[in-house]
Amino acid sequence: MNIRLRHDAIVRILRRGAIATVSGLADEIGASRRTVLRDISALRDQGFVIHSECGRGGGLQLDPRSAEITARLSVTEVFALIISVAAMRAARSLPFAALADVGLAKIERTLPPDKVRDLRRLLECLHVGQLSPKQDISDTGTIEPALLPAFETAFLQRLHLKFCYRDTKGVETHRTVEPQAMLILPPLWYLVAWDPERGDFRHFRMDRVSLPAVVGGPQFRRRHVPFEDDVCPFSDMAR
Amino acid sequence: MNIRLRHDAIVRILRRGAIATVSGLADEIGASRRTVLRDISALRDQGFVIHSECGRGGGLQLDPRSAEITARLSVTEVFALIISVAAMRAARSLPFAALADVGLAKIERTLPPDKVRDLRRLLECLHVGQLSPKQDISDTGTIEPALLPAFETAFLQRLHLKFCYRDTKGVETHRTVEPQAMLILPPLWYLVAWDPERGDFRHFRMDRVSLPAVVGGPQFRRRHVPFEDDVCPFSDMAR
DNA sequence: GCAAACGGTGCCATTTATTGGCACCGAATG
DNA sequence: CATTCGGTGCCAATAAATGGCACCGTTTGC
Repeated sequence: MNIRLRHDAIVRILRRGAIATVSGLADEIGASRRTVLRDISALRDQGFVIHSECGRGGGLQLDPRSAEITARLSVTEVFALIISVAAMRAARSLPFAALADVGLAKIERTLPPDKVRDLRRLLECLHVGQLSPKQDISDTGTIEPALLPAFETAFLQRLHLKFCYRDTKGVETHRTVEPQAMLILPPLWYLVAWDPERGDFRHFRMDRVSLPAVVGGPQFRRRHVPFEDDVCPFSDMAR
Repeated sequence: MNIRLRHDAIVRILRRGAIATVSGLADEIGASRRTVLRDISALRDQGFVIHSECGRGGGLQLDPRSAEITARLSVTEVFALIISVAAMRAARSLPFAALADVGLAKIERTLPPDKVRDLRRLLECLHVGQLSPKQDISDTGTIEPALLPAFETAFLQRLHLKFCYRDTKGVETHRTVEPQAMLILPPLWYLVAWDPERGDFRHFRMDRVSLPAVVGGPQFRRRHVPFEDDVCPFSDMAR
């Protein structure tokens, strides 16, 4: 078995969350204990946080944070990469925007073709700008990582997205919308969506979104989102 | 020489656009003719379109389109990737900072080990924050891409860096400093360096730096840069 | 026609990297 | 104290990469 495939296999097993012993991994993968230990060492070098416990009942365990992230890696890794490239573009201090595209090209080469398609599609939906300095961003919450998979699915398959939104006054409402774009004005993130009930575009701050769920049924159609690429006319949007 | 490094080297040479002979490549790279031929075959498998001509005056040539698309990582491009990850971290809206690390791990997997080391080392020097809204950034210039290679070398090899700096009043001075860190407060970039002449830290706006050159000689030592990770006390630094 | 300069392939000995087995250390557990 | 873990150092076995060689087909220029 190829070294790279083996590493992937180990990560996949560790992702299950249970404590795994080196010998167990070795058996399951079909390699020796020694090799697995070398692999673990290599994975740690690569940035995987793998905890280990000695003694009876001990073993290896992927750090929950690392596990959480890598669990979604297959689905969300594309998103993560997009975001880093997009953030890069957002830096705006040319010529670095151009370098971001180089980064993207490099990334694309490492992904299977179908993911490249996904990546490009998501990139189309992503708009990055800068918040005007006068914006008040003191009440920024955190964005739950758990939101992403649902959003990604909704964007890629053009399915309606249902979620709970807490507005400025703290009032919670349930929405079902057609996700059209993602607007990043660091440190704030917005979902720009078409609200069929109200027949208009609405923007939602991601840190106020919770419990997202993809709604099955017919795909919605892409609409012309009322802003162009870099320029964002939503200067009053933070409210 | 590592197989991956060799492939990169071959692509780099071919990207120059000229016709290259197998023997010429072999000499330049320091491998045998046979090995280069195997590499070419492997690169073709990887999707590189490499034309070949037999006979006198013949040789290998990278398809122009392929050359454009397959921009491989050069030194500066590593920097580009770092920046994208750092910019990502700068977004600060967790959990995306964590996702950036995933992106980084993904990128690292595709890089040869020595570049991973470089990448990490550079990442250590990179601090990203946000400019306080009250800063005046109206006079932002552009940062020349040509600056990067010199900076990268200086950072990696801990060599002194000489450059020309234009201060607020437009007065140009020549400096020779020990680069300690890179501070990014979008859209501004600063070099934080130890100035041996003045015996103190100085910060330089990258858009006011020109004609950088690495100075040979003994390596300088890393100093404790007076700011920690995310928090940047240089609130008055834009001046 | 012929020699030389090219790319390209098959083969095999040599060199280098990966792997597995082993002994052994230290920590935790009962 | 024995057992069960992770972890390291070492070395021989094994697998992969490499280089050298002979050789083929094509093109070019004499």
